[in-house]
Amino acid sequence: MSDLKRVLGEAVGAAFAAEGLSADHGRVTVSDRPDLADFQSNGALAAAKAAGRNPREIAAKVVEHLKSDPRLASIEIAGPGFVNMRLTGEALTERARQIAADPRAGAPAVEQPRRVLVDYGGPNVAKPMHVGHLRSSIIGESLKRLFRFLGDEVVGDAHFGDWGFQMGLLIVAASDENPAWARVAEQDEGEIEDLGLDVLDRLYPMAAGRAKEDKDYRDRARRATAELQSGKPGYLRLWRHFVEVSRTALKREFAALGVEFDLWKGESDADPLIPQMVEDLKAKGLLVEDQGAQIVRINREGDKRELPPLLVISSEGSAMYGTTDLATVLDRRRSFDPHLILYVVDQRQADHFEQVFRASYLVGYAEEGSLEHLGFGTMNGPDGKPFKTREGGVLKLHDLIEMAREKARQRLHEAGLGAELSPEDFEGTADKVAVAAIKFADLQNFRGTSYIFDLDRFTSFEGKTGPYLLYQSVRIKSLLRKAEGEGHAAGPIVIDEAAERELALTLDAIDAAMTEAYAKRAPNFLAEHAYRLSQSFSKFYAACPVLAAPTPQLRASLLALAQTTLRQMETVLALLGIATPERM
RNA sequence: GCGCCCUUAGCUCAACCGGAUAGAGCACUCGCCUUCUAAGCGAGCGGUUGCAGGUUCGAGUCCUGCAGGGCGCGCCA
Repeated sequence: MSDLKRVLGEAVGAAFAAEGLSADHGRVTVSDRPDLADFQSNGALAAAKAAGRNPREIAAKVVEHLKSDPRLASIEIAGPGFVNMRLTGEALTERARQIAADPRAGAPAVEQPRRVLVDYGGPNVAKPMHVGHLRSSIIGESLKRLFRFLGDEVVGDAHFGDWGFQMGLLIVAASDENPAWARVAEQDEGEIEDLGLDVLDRLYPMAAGRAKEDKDYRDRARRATAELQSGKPGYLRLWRHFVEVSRTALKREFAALGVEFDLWKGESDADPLIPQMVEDLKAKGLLVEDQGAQIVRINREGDKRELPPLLVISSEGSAMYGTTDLATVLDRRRSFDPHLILYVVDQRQADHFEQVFRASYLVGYAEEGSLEHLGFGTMNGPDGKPFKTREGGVLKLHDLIEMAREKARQRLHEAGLGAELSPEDFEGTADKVAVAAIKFADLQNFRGTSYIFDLDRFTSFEGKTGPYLLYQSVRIKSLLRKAEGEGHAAGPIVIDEAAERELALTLDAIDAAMTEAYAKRAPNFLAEHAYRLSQSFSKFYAACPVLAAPTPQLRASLLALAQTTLRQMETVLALLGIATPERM
């Protein structure tokens, strides 16, 4: 099943071909001028340029071929050679019925399903989730759901940051903090008690700060890192403890956001593969020694600048950021053999991924082009720098969600819905509203650009917001409940009124929205579609009273349209990671 | 210093291979609840797309230069 844009594109393409021109010129887009047309084709302009002919003349020939197309109510030439098309009510009716009958609500599917791995770019052990982690989680989650929905086999991996220098830092800091913990570390004796998240939370920033100033401290941590990685038993025990404590807390945080990983792998899981990887690099003559470290040079002909090499083994003998990432590519090739790996990580790490990708291609762990870094911008404060609270600290994700929840509770109370709902439903609704607000505020932006973190915006429930989308869905649910209570059922759709036409055209546009979101790996196109669908429905809702429809046939049609809208809306919202409540 | 990204309405952001009159939300002004949820709908206001050139029938989009901002650049991740 195809959307109207594609179907019309084929017809227009055939008309071009009949004139001896490339059918590629037949591309049809939604009209920029809804006052003039539903769809347009600009192909005559490009074709004229290529053939050295007059665009209006070509457009006229094309129109001649399409004039008798029964789907078109009108087709005419405008401006320098635009072809404007308006559809008949019958054509829209047919398309709307197709969507209504489609279990996928009009969504497309990929032709060649691939195995895709989504790497969420890892939250780190010992670092509590703050607003900076928001983007990778919700963008990654949305892409995972989108790819899966369109037919790819997708695995999401948290890629936990549980290896490397930060672990050495924590071991040193914990040893200094408490003699009992030091005993575990050095002698592998005794128990680890009272070492919870709060302690890690405090120790890590302290140790990281000190390592920057204090060279001896830094060297101790680097040695500890190397010893951990070479398997010192006490260090391993402490490390497992850190990981367990952090993972439990992170799972809770992610669950609150509706983010689920298929794999909770960490950087440490790639560690056993490092010897093999080093062998592979050596066998290909890629590994060279430089300044005491083992590196891979990854520069290419035509580079505009010299990229630093990938550091494989530090001069201390320990694995680095790039080491585990490269070994992880090998791990994934062996376990899942993905056609595509998407790294949803901060844009600032673009160079790092370029290094890892090039090294992966060189050593043969991945097919050229099969690794993609989907960088996203940072969330900045009003000063344009990464967001900090007024106290200068980071805002914890948990606190952000709670703030939004509190706002949602207030609004529910104001609307007098508190009494009607059970306490559980009330909290459930407040939670869904809060999560929708936060996710939509982020996902409506193109992922690549940085944006200003604005608490008011994140908790605003009016206008182009998540709660607006939920509100429209809930209105439909309420309408459908009422209709059912009165014994009215949905029936065949007939598109007639302007508001119905617009809604049908918007429903049809889901195909293009998903195709584009998929191609660009950019959920904002889904967010945009969800918003347009809400708007179209809201107009329809105001213009076409459903229950008070003059005839049973019309009421059945309107009900079917409402039902279909709800189904498509929930489909798209689900891909954004947003769930709809029954009432609000 | 080298490289990458960004600059669009007062604010926050869109804009489908280069196409018609650059779109939304917020804010502001006005109108609409005895009929399906007003977290809504309608109308208005708001633009030299940072600046200067170039390519093109046509540029927010492509090219060059400049200004301003962000980020990255070997043993952190």
